[in-house]
This record gives sequence, structure tokens and C-alpha cells, in this order.
Amino acid sequence: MRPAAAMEPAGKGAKPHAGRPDAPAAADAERLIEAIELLFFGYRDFVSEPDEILAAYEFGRAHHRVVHFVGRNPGITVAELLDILRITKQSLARVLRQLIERGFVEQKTGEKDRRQRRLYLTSAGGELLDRLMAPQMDRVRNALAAGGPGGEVAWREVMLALLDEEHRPEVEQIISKEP
Amino acid sequence: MRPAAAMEPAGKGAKPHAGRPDAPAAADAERLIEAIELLFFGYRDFVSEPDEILAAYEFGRAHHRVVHFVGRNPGITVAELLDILRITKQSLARVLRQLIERGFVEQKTGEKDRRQRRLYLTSAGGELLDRLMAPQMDRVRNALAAGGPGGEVAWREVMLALLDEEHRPEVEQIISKEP
DNA sequence: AAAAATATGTCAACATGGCTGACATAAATT
DNA sequence: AATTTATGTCAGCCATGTTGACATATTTTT
Repeated sequence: MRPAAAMEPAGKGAKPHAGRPDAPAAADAERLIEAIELLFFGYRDFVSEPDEILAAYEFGRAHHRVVHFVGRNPGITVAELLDILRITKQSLARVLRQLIERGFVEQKTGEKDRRQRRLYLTSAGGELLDRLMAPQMDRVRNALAAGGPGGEVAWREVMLALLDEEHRPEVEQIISKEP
Repeated sequence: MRPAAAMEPAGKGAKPHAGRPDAPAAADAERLIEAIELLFFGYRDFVSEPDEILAAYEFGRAHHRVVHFVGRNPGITVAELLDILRITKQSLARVLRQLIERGFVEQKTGEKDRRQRRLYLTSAGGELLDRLMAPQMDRVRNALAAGGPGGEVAWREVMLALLDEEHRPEVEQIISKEP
């Protein structure tokens, strides 16, 4: 019942001639559902190692995200960070305050616009980020290698296409930094 | 500082001759970090549409996960569901109770082992799942198409390789159903 | 048959990290 | 001078995760 039912009432995808059992459409749905679940399981394992490391600091995933994006974007403003994380400033303020109090993040008043508080990792913050990132990099390196030659490019294209179209340019800009 | 520092202290990957600036290693790290971020942004957008649908039912992501895996695995036991979701039975009990009370999930005593409570979607549950799955299927269909021929296979391989090695056989079994 | 293990449920308490709403301040812009 | 912007903060609520303890029915083991 389930995999078939998942397509029928929705009825948005390819649906050649309704009524009779439709093997191609069912196989199509099956493929897509497996992909959906791969995303779920992949993400689940992907965050598991950082979660353990964070526990030793009494930090959570929210701290990880802040440390990651501040580390990757030194001098990022609060507004920019909110836009990436898609949370409210009150939620961000809580974890950011803890990170600052405990010396992992520091703020500097913007030079051009002195209303801004630009965010930077301290050296302790950089070390924490390294520890959090190491297992994720190992995992991703290994996974991309498994895709074979060309697999990495295809994987990236698919992941990018998974984004809302309106977000793609922004995300491409955020993820790519020139050293 | 950031992308380079992200590799140095970890020092597990390719690290030819330490000391001097290492352009290849930095480019390698950059590639991997971009992949890490693609996973973050991809997952963020991936759950955004279901979240909106769920809000209309006053349900959350936790309900989505239960409905999804019960729908895909009719007759699944509580223990099996706990193993997939990796949460405590107390956490599961809360959302499961709500789903049962509101008529989206039903339980049947196991025939062979009468201690088990086997879980099924009701017709309302099936309809909810269809609504939740539709935008995700559209999104994934579109994304896989963007990978070009062969891209889908490569994408799947990479996603599977992203899992903890010990989980791969189990996950492969969970995601693949014969109709 | 009795004992132990298993599958599930439940009560209670707590933590994290989302959210809304209201209000404050300093700096930039109009 | 007035308004807008960037940020901070207080207060409280909600969803969903956690631990620990204990209860019940059923199956398995001894």
C-alpha cells in the first residue's frame, strides 16, 4: 500500500494513464523515496561525531553551526549569520553569548559601520572548529572518493539542485572562498 | 586563517611535508568544506516544505519522521522504529500517542509475538504522508535530473558512503522495498 | 512450573534550542 | 531632527530531546 499510495493522491509527477497499476511510476517513486531516506540517514550519521565532541564542551549543535560559519566567514555580521542559520536573533543570542563568555568567539565593532558587531573565532574557537570539522572532513573525503571519478562533481550538482532555486546563488557564494 | 587552520591541527589527511604553505592540501580542504556546507544547506531546504505542511496539522518534524517510516514499513514494531530514529522510547511515545489519538497511526498486537505493537498508518495517515512526501519527491526528482546521466548513481553511492560503515547494510535494507 | 528476559508503556523531571512579543540603544541615513 | 537600521535583551512559551524508575504482558530459559 505505502509506496504506491505515496504517488497516487499526490498525482503531480509523471502519471501516464491513471487507473491501472503503473509499474514505471511505482519504480520511479521508489527511487525517489530511497533518495529521500538516504538524505535522512546520511545527515543523521553526518552530525553524530560532532555531537559527541560538543558534549565534552557542554555545547550543542547550535553552537557547532555558529562556530562553523563564523570560522568560515571571519568578520561576519550578526545579520548575515542569522540569514544563514534561519533562526531568530533571540535564539542566536543565547548560543552566541555562551560562546563569547567562554572565549570561543569574539566581537569587534565594525570599522565602516559602527553599529555592526563583527564576529571572529578566538584561537580556542579555531581549535574547537578544527576538532569538529576533522571527522566531517574525513567522512566526506571518503564518501566523495566512493563516488568515483566524476562522482564528486555529480554529487555536488545534485546537492546544489536540491536547494530552493532562489537560494542557489547565495549558497554558492557562501560556500566558495578564495584562499 | 580559517580554511588552512581547519586542516593543520587535525593533521590526519594528506599532509606531504609540514611547515610551508601547502596549496594542494588547502584546496583539498576547501573542496571538503564546501561539501560539508552543501549537506547543511541541502538538508535545511529539504525539510522546509514539509515543515510548513506539518504546521497546519500542529505537528512537527518528529511526527513527520514517524509517519514516514511507519508508512514505508507497515507493521513496523516500536523497537525497530526506535532503532531507525535513534531517540528514546519516551520521546517516541509522546509523538506516537498524539498520532494515534488523532487517528493517523494505529497499532495492532503482533500475531506471532503478542508483546509487539505493530504500527500502521490509517487512511488519514497515508494521506498526510502523501502530502508531506510530494514536495520532497519533486525536489529530489529535479535534483537527480540535474546530475545528468550517471549522476544519480554517483549521488547515491556518495550518500551511502557518507554513512557509518557499520550502518550501511542496515540502511540499504531499510530503504529498499520490493513492490 | 518458576525464573528470567523481552517488548512495550508510563510517570516525572529536566535541558536544549526553537519561537513570539516588547522594548532599548547606538549609529547611520534621510 | 526624524527615521531607519543593526544589535541586544528580558520574559515566557513550546517542541522534542534526555535520564531514571517502575509496571505489565508475554515469551524464553532453566
